[in-house]
Amino acid sequence: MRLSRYFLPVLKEDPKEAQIVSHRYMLRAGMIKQQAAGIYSWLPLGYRVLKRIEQIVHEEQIRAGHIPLLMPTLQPADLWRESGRYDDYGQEMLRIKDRHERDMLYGPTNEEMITDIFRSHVSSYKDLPLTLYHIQWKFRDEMRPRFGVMRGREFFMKDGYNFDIDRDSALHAYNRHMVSYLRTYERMGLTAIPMRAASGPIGGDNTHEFLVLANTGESEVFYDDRVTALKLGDRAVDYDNRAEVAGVCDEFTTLYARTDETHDAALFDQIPAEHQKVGRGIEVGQIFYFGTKYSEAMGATVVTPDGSKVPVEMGSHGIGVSRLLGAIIEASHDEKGIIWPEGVTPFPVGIVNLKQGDAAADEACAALEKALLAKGLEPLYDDRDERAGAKFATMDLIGLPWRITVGPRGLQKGVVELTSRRSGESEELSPEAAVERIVEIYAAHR
RNA sequence: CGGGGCGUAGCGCAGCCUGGUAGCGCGACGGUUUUGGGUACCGUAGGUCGUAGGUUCGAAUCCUAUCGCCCCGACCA
Repeated sequence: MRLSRYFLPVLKEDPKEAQIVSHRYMLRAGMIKQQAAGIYSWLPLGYRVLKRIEQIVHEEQIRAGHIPLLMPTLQPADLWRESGRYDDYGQEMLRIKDRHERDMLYGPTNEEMITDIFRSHVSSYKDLPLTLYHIQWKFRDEMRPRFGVMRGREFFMKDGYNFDIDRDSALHAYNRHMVSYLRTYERMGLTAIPMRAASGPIGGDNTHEFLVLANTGESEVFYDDRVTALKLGDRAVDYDNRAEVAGVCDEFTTLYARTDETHDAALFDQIPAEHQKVGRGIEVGQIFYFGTKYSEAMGATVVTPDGSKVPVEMGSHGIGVSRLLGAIIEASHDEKGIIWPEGVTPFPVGIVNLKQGDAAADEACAALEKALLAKGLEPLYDDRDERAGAKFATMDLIGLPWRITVGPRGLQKGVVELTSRRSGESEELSPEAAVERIVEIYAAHR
């Protein structure tokens, strides 16, 4: 992509309404535009990152054996009357009447609808286990939206629902989700710690939240700091192997880690003092096992091998996709701007032409662009007629993890400069070698 | 929803107290200049002062209402 033809409305000054760093940088980098309190347009750069994150979530869900579908944003109220939540949900639910005065709502979540789909088509244990999920816009009419996309009213969320024949099988689904979520966050360059949580309006007693440590987080967290060193890495987990999956969950949930909602001071004090940590965290996901709460209320039953009919065992699991952009920026930035992890960056690399109009520089940049595209890596080429400083400042702000700097001076020596946004370190190498390095770097993030 | 604050040019702000018909910086646009970290200079365009009503000869400024946004709190992916 040529920057001169792209739509990247960067701001030099901080918009006053943005109080936290992720919100400021998303506005300054031209990623989002607020349309109303807690409602945003996603401008091209922000949209690219959103789609990238969505893609990673999809890949990890599918890897775990979960099946994507898509449910609508608007739902009929009747489904929610069946579960009893139409009255329970309160003002947070946006209620709408259509032209025939039918009660509708903009979905804040989809337990009712997925249960309806399930009961319409599944009636036998032979169809289980089954996990369906979708990634769709949600609306919760928060009293006080804030912090940009971290706490919007409209937000993009992955929500999944498992259906199982018995409790053991449902708990395996719970564990499977935990492992798939750990892998999802790691691919985004995040350390998200599973913490025992309170269940809230969804119900159920088995639930964990995933928290990204950041001092701007909304939750106070208490943890043994050794949990932050745990990594799933690239180990191959067999998602069908109950013992193996449960083992990974044990590994990640044995050390103390809780939010203020479930904090137990007596247990916390048993941690060696040097490992006791109190901090703040951003909630980026939550998993629930709630058994038959919805299946009983809505008549979602299956026939067992012995011919009896039982309500299906369920759980639900969510990842805040749009919120993750904010969380990643909170966890990865400096005073100049965003620093995207390779896994989610909107463009893998930026090309800065230091002297636009110089024949050798223009030609070298075009060749680099072409070579990278041929490798399936689309660079953002800053071909504007701007000074070097302005181009560098823009690249630093939008946070591409790698930058290739091309100028007449270097080209005379046959080299370009490859710079890491994170470390700031540069190395001079031939254009061909620079392309190879970028290819190698991203091979690890595919 | 309780408490606090703010709406003046695309963005950041001044002007309001003490009414007299709107200004600064950045940005945009046109030049000249410069060219390895937001260069400098000249010029141009751009505003029903959130909206409605009131007071007044006259309202960005005073009064009333209303809408919107932000921050703190209680609630949430």
